[in-house]
Amino acid sequence: METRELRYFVAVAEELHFGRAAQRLGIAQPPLSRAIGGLERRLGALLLERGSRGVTLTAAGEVLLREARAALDAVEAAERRTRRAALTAAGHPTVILAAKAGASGELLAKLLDAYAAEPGAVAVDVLLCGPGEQAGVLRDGRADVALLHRPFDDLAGFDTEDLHTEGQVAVLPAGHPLATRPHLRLAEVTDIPDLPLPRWPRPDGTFPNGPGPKVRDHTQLTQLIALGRACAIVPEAIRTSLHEGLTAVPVPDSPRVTTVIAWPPHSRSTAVAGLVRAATAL
Amino acid sequence: METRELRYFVAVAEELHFGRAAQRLGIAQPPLSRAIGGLERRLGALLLERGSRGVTLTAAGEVLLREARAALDAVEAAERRTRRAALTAAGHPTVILAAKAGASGELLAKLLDAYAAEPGAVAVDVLLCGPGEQAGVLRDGRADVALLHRPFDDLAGFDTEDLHTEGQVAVLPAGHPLATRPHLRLAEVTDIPDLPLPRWPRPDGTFPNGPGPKVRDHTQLTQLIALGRACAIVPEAIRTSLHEGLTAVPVPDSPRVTTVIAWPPHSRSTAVAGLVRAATAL
DNA sequence: GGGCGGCGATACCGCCCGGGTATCACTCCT
DNA sequence: AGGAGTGATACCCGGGCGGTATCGCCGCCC
Repeated sequence: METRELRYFVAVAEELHFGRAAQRLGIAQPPLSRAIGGLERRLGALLLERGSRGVTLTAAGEVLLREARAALDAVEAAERRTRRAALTAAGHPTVILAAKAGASGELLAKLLDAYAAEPGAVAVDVLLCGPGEQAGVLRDGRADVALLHRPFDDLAGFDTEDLHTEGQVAVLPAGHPLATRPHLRLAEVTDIPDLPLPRWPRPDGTFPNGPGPKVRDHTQLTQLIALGRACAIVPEAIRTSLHEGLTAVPVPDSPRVTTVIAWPPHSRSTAVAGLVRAATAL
Repeated sequence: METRELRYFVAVAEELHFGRAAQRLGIAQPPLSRAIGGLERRLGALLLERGSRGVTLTAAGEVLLREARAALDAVEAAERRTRRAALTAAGHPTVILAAKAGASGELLAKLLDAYAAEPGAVAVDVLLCGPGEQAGVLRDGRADVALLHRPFDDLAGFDTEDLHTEGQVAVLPAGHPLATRPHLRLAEVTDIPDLPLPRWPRPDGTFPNGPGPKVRDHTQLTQLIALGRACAIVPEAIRTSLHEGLTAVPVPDSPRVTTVIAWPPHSRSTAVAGLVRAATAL
């Protein structure tokens, strides 16, 4: 199988429409139909169910979509990492660290300081991501190492080291009746009728159904909370960067959050190793 | 990057010789040279150092070799798993379990029994591998789930559950002076001058340098020990299948071995989930 | 119910690119 | 100096990929 075929299939599987997929790929529809047809013939499997109203995925198609995404990420990672290795060899060593925007700010600063103090430390580019983007960024080679948060982020397929575990707090508008309580139970927070929990995007960019407002980053979130339109449960490290007008109340029975440092399992980079060493020694 | 290019590069990187690589790929040498040249041009990186006596890998080439192997495994896995998903949908559900030939025999039997007793259990094909082959078999989709042994096997990139931990024993010819000892220290076993430890193949099929005989599986190993040409340190579970003429002596200070069940991180197969459940419940 | 619009498949064509053969350029080694 | 070995280059050919035109099929709707 060629990556071209995989890219074509992923496009069709995501659009569920040959015409739109062809447009997205920048080719005409007929060669796309033929490519998918050939793929199905060689695999001996029907991947798409053609109805008169667009197409749907078969079970085999679902499997191929998942696997093809992983394979294409691996191919892209190969390309990116090779390019970066060439730059490193040419005397511009750099390591790209992915971190969630608005989270672990203090830990991140300490880590960068600690690593910079090591002998042989190289320049660290920090790549700030929206929630949930980091695993993908690490998988497809845009980053070399990442700070992730269990149990929120998907750690599957990475090597990791735990760095820090903390409880979570509810963030409420300062004037809210519950804001003066010394602590809250999880069920109390999820049930506030006028302050729904926000909805975060899934990895594919769509949002789950529900009452809460859609948010993509912590800025939107804090703004919505300050406006009295939502509340949220976040790791307590957020407290150090809490705006005015917001109050954090501990939620002892919420799941504890662990910050981990993660890297692709076959990384041989000394810079990544150095960052991991610095992180675990914090 | 197309998989064709990756396959070409891996062939050259492994053979370190354009002519032989071309032969292995079933093409002529000139198109191979051109393909690699084009790859280097597009990546903007020199991958191979051309000397008059064959070629050597640059640092970027080393990176691409590692990444390309991973990417090609992912592509192959996509192909295999899709084929198997189509068969499953067509009413032939099967799950392929990889196990090291000659190890964990008893555990494997118990696992198969326990899983078969579950409601909805499907047929399990057992794929017996040589030592070190299993991770690759799982990575490229030839197997769905595997029994591996920490710290021997490379668990990087898989989800795992620990099943069982055991000590190791030294296997000696029955008549050997040390065979009557109640236990041995690790240093004593590695230093027996007339019974060297054997050499196992690396993942790429080559052997490390050293005095011991080359072995590829446990049959060869037991035979060599029975002939008085080697000794070995193996998990104590081997005792249940020890031939006559061989003696096992505990080595308390050798590293303990954990049998784990491993599966690709994004597996959605209910059969794999069932096997893992049965295994952890043992 | 027949025309129409939307969608995917098919037919056919042209061109680029991947592969083949022949040959060159360079470097060791004798 | 000559020859063997190795990778690069020159040149040609054919298959495959992509393009346009069109068909077949199914809903829909006036």
